[in-house]
Amino acid sequence: MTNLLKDKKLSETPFRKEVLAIFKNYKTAIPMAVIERDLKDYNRITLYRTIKIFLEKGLIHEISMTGESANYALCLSDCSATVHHHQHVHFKCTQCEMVSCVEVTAFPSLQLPDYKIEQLEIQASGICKSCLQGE
Amino acid sequence: MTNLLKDKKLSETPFRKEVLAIFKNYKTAIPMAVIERDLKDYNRITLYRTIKIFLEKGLIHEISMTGESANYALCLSDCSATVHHHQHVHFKCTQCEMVSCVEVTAFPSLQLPDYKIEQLEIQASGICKSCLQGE
DNA sequence: TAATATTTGCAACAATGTTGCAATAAAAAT
DNA sequence: ATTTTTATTGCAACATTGTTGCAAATATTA
Ligand SMILES: [Mn+2]
Ligand SMILES: [Mn+2]
Ligand SMILES: [Zn+2]
Ligand SMILES: [Zn+2]
Repeated sequence: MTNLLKDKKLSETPFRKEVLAIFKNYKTAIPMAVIERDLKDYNRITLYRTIKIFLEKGLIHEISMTGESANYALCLSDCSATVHHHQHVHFKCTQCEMVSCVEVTAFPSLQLPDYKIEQLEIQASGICKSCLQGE
Repeated sequence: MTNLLKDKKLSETPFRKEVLAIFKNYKTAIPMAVIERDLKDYNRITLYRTIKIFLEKGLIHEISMTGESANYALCLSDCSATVHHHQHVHFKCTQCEMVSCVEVTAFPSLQLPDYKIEQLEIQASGICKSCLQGE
């Protein structure tokens, strides 16, 4: 298990460690509200700053889906604020509302005449694994 | 030219007509800030309510791209708040910052084991037509 | 034109996000 | 292990964004 904070040259503070631990607790992406709720010692301003710096360092990435408030998830590959090396799809379950990062073997590609595409983001919605299993 | 407001059973008020005219002026998607700036007679609250009801009636759709504030664009097909029949990609130019709806002949498809996909949204970023033409 | 239904804009509020700054804590240097 | 230096935290205060009740104004229907 690597030390994500040290790797990204961030000071190891109790607050940051706690936020990181919360991310690791979830297999899904989470919104601010969940972090807020899970933090033992919550401070609104510090949380904003923590999220911001985690984004800048490419420790987490933001997931914005139409009509939703932003969700956040750990980056699994080695990312920076601007360049993310993910090859995964963001999935929103319309039943349980969960947002998750789903790895795909063949990531779709797309060509547009007149446009030079540098990055593709794919957001799917539908029914997730556990909701399908009648849970 | 059809009457979008009457079609959607919305009262034809000067405010709504003006907002609609602004949308028609642009070939791209636009954020609230642009509408705000272009309106001769701007009222924050009424604008929020107008956008909300246009969304509900499927007159416009919202485009949320990672890190951006929401953009809005007219629906060209016949849409409702929940069901949009677009088969287009959302493109954000990293140079001129424009967000636009781009029609594609072959819309990519995707299968995920364990997930039932009901809708796919694709957001591309890169360099747009006019920026490519060295403008 | 009158009656009814809807929209508008004000006021007041709620939620979300930002900044300066002094106290505090972490990292680096001795 | 202390000290020095650097970075983070949390408060207060503010800025931006979005919402709601309600009376006046406007649009639609009769
Ligand atoms: Mn992801
Ligand atoms: Mn579109
Ligand atoms: Zn689900
Ligand atoms: Zn461009």
